Amino acid sequence: MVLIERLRARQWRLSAQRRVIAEVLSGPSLHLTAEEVTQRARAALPEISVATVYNTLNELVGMGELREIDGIGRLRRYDPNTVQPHHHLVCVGCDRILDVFPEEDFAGALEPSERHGFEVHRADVLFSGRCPGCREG
Amino acid sequence: MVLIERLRARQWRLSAQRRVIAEVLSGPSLHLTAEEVTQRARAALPEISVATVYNTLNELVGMGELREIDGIGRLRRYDPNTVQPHHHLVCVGCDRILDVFPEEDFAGALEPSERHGFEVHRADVLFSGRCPGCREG
DNA sequence: GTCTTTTATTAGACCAATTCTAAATCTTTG
DNA sequence: CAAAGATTTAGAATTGGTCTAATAAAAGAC
Repeated sequence: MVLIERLRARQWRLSAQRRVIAEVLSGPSLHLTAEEVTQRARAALPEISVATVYNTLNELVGMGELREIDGIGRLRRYDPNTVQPHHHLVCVGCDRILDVFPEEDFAGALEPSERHGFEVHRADVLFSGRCPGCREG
Repeated sequence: MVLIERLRARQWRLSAQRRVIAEVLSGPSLHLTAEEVTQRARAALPEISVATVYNTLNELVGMGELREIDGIGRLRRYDPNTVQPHHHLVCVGCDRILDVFPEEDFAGALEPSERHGFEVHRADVLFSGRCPGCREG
């Protein structure tokens, strides 16, 4: 289920602004910045303000319907795939971002001796390398 | 070898300011923000300016003597352990950050079918959970 | 040593991303 | 419809970080 469907299922109040933002973020593999969300939302609703975009993004994050991704470039990105656990693979050449769905549970892969008594909940992995296109040049 | 020793070994020009910053960052497991580096540096050299701190941090990063860590909280952190590859384990309760040195090479652990033709160079892993202290409360 | 050149430091202006504020506008409910 | 509540808004404010242009310090040449 894609973001906008999940929001409808939850019966979240969908104003025109929220709907447009949710539609922009409805897709299987998106990693947009707030700026990019604003631009795309404005294509459908030119009057929408950045404050609304930030308000909405933060609400969705709080609801668990959007995941904040830091550490890819310097801008925060928003990932609407909160359904399937996954990591990210970034090309150092062109900054393309792909989702990866590893078999292995990396959180569990941390040896007990390295856990320092923590109860380890999750592991977020950022893979980086060169994509096929950037390997040639 | 700790940061300041490596800089001496490289014969990097050590002004009073650079020395103080390098000393602040000399330790086995540090993950300071620019702000924290400035505060600690000012304990030894109160006149030091934030511009110098940022200049120096960026130079050290460029030299490969300091690693930028994004994605832990919202502030960039600087990690002087560029010698041993490692990942980070963060407590969601108290934000404590620990280094972990896993046996496994996570970059290699990404299945070929999930590589999308990339040449995968590295994997940065951020483990999160609750530390022994925060598990009780 | 002094002159010259290079390098480092600085205050403060600047910038970009994000949050805050307080007013205005919708929605819902009685 | 009126009142209460939620949402949106422009623009101000804040924050983390960079840039600029001037000053200071160090290194090299003689």
